[in-house]
Amino acid sequence: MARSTEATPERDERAGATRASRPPLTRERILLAARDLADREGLAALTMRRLGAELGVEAMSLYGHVRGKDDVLDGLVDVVVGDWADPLPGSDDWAAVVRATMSVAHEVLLARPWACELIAARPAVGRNRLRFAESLQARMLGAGFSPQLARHSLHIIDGTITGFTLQELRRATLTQMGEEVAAVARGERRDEYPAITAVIADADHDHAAEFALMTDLVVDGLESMRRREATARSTDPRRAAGADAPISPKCLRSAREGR
Amino acid sequence: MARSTEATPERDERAGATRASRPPLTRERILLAARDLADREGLAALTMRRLGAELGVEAMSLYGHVRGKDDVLDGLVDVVVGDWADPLPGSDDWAAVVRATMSVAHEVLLARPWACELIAARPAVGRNRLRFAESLQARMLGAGFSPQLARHSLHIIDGTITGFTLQELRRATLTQMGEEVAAVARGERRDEYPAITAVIADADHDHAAEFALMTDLVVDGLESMRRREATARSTDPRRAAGADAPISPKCLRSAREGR
DNA sequence: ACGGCACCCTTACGTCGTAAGCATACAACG
DNA sequence: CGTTGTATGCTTACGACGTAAGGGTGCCGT
Repeated sequence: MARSTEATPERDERAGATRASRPPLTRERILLAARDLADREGLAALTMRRLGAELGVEAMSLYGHVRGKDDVLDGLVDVVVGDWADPLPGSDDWAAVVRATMSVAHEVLLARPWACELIAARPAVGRNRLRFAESLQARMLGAGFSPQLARHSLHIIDGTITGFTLQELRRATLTQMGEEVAAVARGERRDEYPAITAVIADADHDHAAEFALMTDLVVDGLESMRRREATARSTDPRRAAGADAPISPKCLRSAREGR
Repeated sequence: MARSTEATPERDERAGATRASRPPLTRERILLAARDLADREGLAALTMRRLGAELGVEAMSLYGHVRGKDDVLDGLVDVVVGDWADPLPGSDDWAAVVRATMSVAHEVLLARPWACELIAARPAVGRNRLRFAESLQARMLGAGFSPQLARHSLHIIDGTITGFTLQELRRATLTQMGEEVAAVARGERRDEYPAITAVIADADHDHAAEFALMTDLVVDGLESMRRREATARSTDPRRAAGADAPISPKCLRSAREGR
């Protein structure tokens, strides 16, 4: 083929100019491009080919720096988690740290609706997630939480952040709903769904207040658990050292209360 | 073509025997088959072709009863939600209903890991979800919750169920983790992640107790909000009729406390 | 007996993730 | 300066996906 001569200008705009002008492909550059692409066009548009195009590169070229699409997605999760790892780096007030973390994470996830879905779908744990967990656990242990309660708390906080935001986003994205649901939302089904209709009646639903309520619920609840633990330790010195039953007895009777 | 004569035996094993022996295709039959397929082989295996094969039918035959794959997925969400709509149908004890709902939903979602992911990805609201909301809201209004607080509570309960379960499942599916994360889990990084290492140390993590703790946290928190609302109404009769500020003032100051 | 009509099937298109192999440009060395 | 090794990115190709368009077959009311 006469490619080697004829291809010279083509090379200039691809490999040649590329090699010279374009920064080399990197895992990090790929992940950031993926994040921007998802921001702009949603998770569905995040395709290996599309992602390559975004970087001025063919799809298969990505595979030198990334194990596959799953790897990109996992990396993306950790990039997002990095946005709320360790806020208030100086403080050792665990409650303030929890409030700040929940608030920041909530905002980050609202700003990137695709991230919630991604976190739900991929169980990835990256370095930023470790940082996040370590930061929170350190404050809680320092504040006198038992290791068990600290662990429970982390899981509760984690689940609360993604779960609540997810549910909020789900309601926001609910533009294309069935006719029946739309009718209920318009309040035309008072006979069939009286409670929902009554609750929906007042138009101005305050999202921020709702999230604040959830935050209070979590922080206050954890604080009361921590106090209960502390008093139990001081009144029953046998348990002060051991770690056998640090959870309030109330928790043991609640689940499966009826069905 | 000689197909019309040669196809007769083929017809017997397909359309013929089919038409006679097989119940006709239905939206509901499709959704149940989809649920079973997802149960058996996961969400990734849920393909229109595969789903058709499961019903002894070609992929395109499904499109007469279902708008497309999205429609199947949305329907699937509502099928799952139907499994926890309105437990304790007789009771009017809102707290018991909330506890039962959370418990049942938690079990249902743990049994169908794909459902969590699906609910996270699709904002569908079907009839079963309406039933679920109506049932909960009715009890709460009956118990004296203001419409606003009832609404907030529903969202909190909803987010808690999926969020907590999601997070629990995520940890369970974390078999394929990076080498660094595995090392941390084995406790070989005490210097870098001391708090995590300390917290992970005791091996028997009680999932049931943790969920019970979360349930208590939600129910007790909502109960205290309800009480605060009630006393506020009785001490300040101007607000007894109106519904302007039914939320505890505490919620208004909490969010964005630090960053 | 027959016409209409639900059903369901066949074929086809564009897109996806990615395996395998090739071409090119740069770096180190004689 | 010429040679060669190596890393990097490109080309081609395959199978699977969702689904649009159109064709055939059996059942039911008349």
